[in-house]
Amino acid sequence: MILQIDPSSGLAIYDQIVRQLKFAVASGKLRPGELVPSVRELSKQLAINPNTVARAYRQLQDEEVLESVRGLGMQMAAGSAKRCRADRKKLISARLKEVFREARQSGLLRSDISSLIEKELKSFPETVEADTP
Amino acid sequence: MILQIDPSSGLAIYDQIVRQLKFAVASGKLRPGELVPSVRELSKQLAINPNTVARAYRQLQDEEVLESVRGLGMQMAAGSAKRCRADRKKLISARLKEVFREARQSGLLRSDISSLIEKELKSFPETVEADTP
Amino acid sequence: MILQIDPSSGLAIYDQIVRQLKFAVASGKLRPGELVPSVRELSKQLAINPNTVARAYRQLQDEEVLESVRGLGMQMAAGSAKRCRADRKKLISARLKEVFREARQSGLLRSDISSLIEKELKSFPETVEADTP
Amino acid sequence: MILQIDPSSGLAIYDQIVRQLKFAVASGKLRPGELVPSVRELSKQLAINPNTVARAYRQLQDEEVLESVRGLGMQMAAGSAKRCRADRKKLISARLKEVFREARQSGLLRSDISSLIEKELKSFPETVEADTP
DNA sequence: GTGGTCTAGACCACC
DNA sequence: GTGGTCTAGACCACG
Repeated sequence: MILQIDPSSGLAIYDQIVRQLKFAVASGKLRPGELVPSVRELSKQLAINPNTVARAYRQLQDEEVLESVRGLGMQMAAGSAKRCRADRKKLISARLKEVFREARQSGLLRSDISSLIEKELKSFPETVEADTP
Repeated sequence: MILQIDPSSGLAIYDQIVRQLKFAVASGKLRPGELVPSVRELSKQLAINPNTVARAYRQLQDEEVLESVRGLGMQMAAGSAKRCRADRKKLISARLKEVFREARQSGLLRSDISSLIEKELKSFPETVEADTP
Repeated sequence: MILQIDPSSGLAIYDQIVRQLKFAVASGKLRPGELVPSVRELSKQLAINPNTVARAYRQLQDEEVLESVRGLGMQMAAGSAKRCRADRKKLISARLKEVFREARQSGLLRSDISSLIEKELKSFPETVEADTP
Repeated sequence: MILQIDPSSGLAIYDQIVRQLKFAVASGKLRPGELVPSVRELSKQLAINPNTVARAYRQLQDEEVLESVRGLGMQMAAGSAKRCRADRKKLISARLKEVFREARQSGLLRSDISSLIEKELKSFPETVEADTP
């Protein structure tokens, strides 16, 4: 359970935590029922303020991805994997749509965008190499 | 010189002005040496705060797309067209890279990403038709 | 726009703000499109921390009751009145259900509860006397 | 002496123990002078933390519902039955008052409240049947 | 130990 | 001026 936080990525830190936890459960790295690191623990790991972690956890709770167990901690909710698997495509689609809107607004043609995509896509590995050793 | 501002688009208003002016010069609608409306004039046209226009102009000045001409106003800088054309591809490439990184991080396969791209790309017009009313 | 906060009511302060704003728009005291007091302003009025107000506003935004207007403030969202009118009965129903569950768990008969209700209900005015002078 | 604990009911576990013991003595299932299970014993039965049981017992001791008997354990205090019977109505009354206050504050008419009450009240059994398995 | 709430004060982008 | 984010540290209830 190691999260990668990039404070200069433009995305809020709490949002990066939210996304990565959703992705983790969507891809099976985290299983429903599994406890996530405590607020204090994770904040120490990431060297950020506990409030920031708490905010991310609260949002995940609102979205029924996490549920708190009194005195124990927070665990992945029952149906969270399925829900997050559906979500992640939506999240990525939304980001793509933004980029395309931006591209169009700046006057690029569809052929320009396509060639940019092709170039960027090549530099990525074919398959995902998760933490499944 | 009519700009389309959408205050509820999520993008900052000043940023929309910046983009559209850059696009205009990149695509030849505005030519180097041509005067842009005054801050006061444009803010009245768009019904927005003059500070917002001023900020957009200031940023364009910093990027040497606009230059002020004493007593006259602001005009598109020489060479701005070429520079803007180069810039926009760099910007979009960077954005794409971010999205792909996130997609991969979320456990999507390259084939998943490709199909998302295809879907989103379809919903965009083949050519750019900026301000068709 | 005066809210009544009771720090010793058991309910979190941010939650009291959320409820009262929902109720205000539901009962017509606050109209869609109307600006609510700024975070700083309200926090000063209520003598509480701005973060606490911000948290309430953020939750209302998540529930699409409030929407933020860049640089201006927060305003009641378009359909908020209708949505909140539906909500308030749900909120009260939920509270009633809790009380009844508690009553039953402590061994009261339905007749006991009914007589308690009758007693409490009597001490309340027949109609609501809002701020419509 | 079997208590029903629901850890996901929102109510604190220690509070559920307190309520159910009070109810038991109020309704005559437990008699003054009768011994309750030891902390260790009950915590094992309910598969919960001994601290939680201890806390419940401590609170009941503070309210003079339980009393410790040196070398024997804890027993229901003399007079506890009468006191608990009186208490529970007071508690429920106070809760009702809160809910009514909030309902009125939300702009509901007395008739609205009455109909909500009627609806919720119907879904409750006529008599109390605590532990029907 | 856990999460939940609140306070205090900082910095940022935007209008 | 506005909201948004983050940090720091406090107190509480619960297990």
